[in-house]
Amino acid sequence: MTKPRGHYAKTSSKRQQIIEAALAAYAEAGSRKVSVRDIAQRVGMTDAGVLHHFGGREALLTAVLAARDAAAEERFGAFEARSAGDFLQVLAANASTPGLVKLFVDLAAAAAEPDHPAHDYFGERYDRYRRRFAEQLVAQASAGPAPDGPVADGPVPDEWAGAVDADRAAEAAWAARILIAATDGLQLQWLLDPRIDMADDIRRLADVLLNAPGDRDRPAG
Amino acid sequence: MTKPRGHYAKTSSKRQQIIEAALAAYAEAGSRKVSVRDIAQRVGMTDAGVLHHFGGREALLTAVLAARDAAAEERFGAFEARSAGDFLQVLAANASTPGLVKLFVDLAAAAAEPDHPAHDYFGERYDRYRRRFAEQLVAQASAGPAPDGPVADGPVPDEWAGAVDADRAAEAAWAARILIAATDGLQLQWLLDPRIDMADDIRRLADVLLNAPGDRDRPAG
DNA sequence: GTCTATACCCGGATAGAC
DNA sequence: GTCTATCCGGGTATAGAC
Repeated sequence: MTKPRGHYAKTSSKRQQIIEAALAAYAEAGSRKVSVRDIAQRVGMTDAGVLHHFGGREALLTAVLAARDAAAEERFGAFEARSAGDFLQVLAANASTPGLVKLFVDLAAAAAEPDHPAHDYFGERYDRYRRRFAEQLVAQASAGPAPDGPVADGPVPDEWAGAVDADRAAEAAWAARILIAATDGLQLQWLLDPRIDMADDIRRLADVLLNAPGDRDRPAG
Repeated sequence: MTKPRGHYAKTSSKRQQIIEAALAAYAEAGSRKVSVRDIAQRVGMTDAGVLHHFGGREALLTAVLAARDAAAEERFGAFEARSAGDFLQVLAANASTPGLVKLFVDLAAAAAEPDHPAHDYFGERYDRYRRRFAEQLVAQASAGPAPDGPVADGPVPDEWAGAVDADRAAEAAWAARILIAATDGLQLQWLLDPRIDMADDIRRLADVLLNAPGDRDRPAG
């Protein structure tokens, strides 16, 4: 036990260093391929050395993404405390670096494999985001009643509350899925055509989702 | 000139054969990796032989995707003639084969590179889809006036028609981007959680987009 | 515990034989 | 037009130096 805590600190800092190098590499690469060797060079190591800290390429990239999420968490406070505006800011920040956007899309596609190292991480990430969005949407919907339509809203008799809440929860879950999906999907279009204003498009969508229930005049089928 | 037309026919049929093999490979692979060798084996060739017909792996995959689009075009008629229902059927069909969904997402991510062989193809594909969706949305919006809200709709004085049309066109363009984005993005979530009912989610979104203008109560900023 | 060196395998590309 | 052979680059596993 020469350095009971020191060794951990050093490992951690090295990991951090590598992650930052990877971020830089992706940012610079624009949209070209990034190999582990590239990242290793940036920190003056060999590829094997880098891999040693993460166990594999995919695990490294997963860590990069997690770091990105963590950074956003820190910059904008806990997710729960964030407003829609904060979310849009995060989106705008992400959108400013094509390389990182591509990293995300790439990883997400790869993570579809059940045994991919990032599979669980992505699954949880989506779960978390969906849940939090849904909560926020429910909260905002409660604050301002829906503008019109046959769906009951605002104060309701107590015996309805449960059903309405369940309805709203399902509604919010759907809206959360759509909002996240549109955000991810729009990145694809943006990568191919940077003239698209992602933040504005998503903001408009959020407006619509808050004000218009998706199944108010839904046919039976 | 021993066989002026024969050689082309044979090449073309070989290409078709390879494309079908690739589709089958991706369908079977579920979400595992598919190499050119895998595809080559299915048609009793070596990888070099296969590559010879397409010039590279990415070009081959692009051809596969194009074939998929062409098949949908044939099954459901020209895009212009399709109803929203047809579109949902295509979506449902796509969603039934994870491997092909993954192929699409993978390729789309890779095609972000400006010099990727599929870059132009994807750019045009999105352009085409956005334009056609927007046209359909405008047509449907004209058929049934929007339910409410300060935005003018239905018959308008002639001198307004141009502005309203332009407004509607921009609106439709936005809706088209969103609809396509949500469809693409939802695939990512579906790959990680197949319980998601993509067709239903998108149908609901289409309902909302048709009925609710995105900027009816839009703040100035 | 951290990193280098090395060797291995796989996948894609390319050249040249048939 | 297709195959064989070969090359190269990238990711991974292992051994051992520090």
